[in-house]
Amino acid sequence: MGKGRAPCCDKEKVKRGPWSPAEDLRLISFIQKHGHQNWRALPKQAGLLRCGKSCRLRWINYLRPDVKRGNFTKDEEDAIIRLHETLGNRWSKIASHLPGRTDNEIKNVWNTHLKKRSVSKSENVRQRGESKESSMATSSSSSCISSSSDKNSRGALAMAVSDKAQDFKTDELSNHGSSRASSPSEELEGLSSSSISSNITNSGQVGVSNPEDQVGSLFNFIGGHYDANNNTSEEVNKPDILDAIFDIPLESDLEFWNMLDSLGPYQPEGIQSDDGTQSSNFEEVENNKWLLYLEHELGLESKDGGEAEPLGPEMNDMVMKPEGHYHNTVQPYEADAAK
DNA sequence: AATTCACTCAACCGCCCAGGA
DNA sequence: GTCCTGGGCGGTTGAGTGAAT
Repeated sequence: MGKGRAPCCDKEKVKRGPWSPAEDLRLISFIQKHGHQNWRALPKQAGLLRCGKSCRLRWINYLRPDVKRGNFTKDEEDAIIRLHETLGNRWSKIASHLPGRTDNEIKNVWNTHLKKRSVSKSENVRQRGESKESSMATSSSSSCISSSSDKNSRGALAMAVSDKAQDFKTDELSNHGSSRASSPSEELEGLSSSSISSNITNSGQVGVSNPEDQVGSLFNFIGGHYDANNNTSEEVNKPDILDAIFDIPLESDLEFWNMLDSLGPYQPEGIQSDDGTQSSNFEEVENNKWLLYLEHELGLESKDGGEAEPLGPEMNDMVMKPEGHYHNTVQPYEADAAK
């Protein structure tokens, strides 16, 4: 027997790198149906050529229904800074205090923004200790600009722009209240989702009640017509397939996931309501049919035994083509908000 | 227009820990 | 008590992007 820890997966046989929409869909639909009792076995059962850890990470950091996307509010940032003072780099602990935020996201935000701000704040405090005269002049973020003396000019400028954007963002937030959906970036997203809105019923509900329409959207994408240009402010690696398919504004993500949840709370096979009775809800049935249809059309449907055919390379390739811009369409954290 | 550079963040890596056999 | 396995965590990497030159 080999000593030491067995590798979590055969790196030769697993796909790595960015997730394609088809993989996302496959993962989502599998977890919706079967849950995730065993991450290691999940990829095989779901027909994904991925390491179980990778699936877990993707689910937890991105696909999970309650993951909150978008820029951090000032309150959240302050909370992170405060918590970091007491907890240090224990990102999961910090994340547990911020509902909807993942440790990875918090870690990224800390490393890219808050660390600088935290440092500059402490520098400011120190400077104020030396000279108390400027106490009224600066907001928390303007302090960042003053701290940029140790950076090269371009970096300093970038910092300044970034922090100005932050000012704008937080000002706007305070004007609009702390509601996430009111942030400028989301207003932009809201604008950019005008096409999205067209697929939403007048009642504001996600138009899932007409599966054919959604599927039509999907196959526009699958057929290579997914037009990145029409998606001017995509969420970063947000499962664009979801946006493309469902045309859901970000604000409606929760509704969407609630809807998916209603398909059955991680019950293997069959749709049953919580009380154990067969659901008579027409919409649920339709939704389930629609999911099955999607899977069928994508070639994602699982066999009855629970294991699905692996995604063929053509499927991965198809959805990974750069024109789809599925991966890493980096949304500037703050700069966009200032535009 | 082309190139360089800094920034962002999803994803990966490797270690640690808990729980079960 | 020991070993094995799966899950979780924190650190790091690298590709994509936009701004500056």
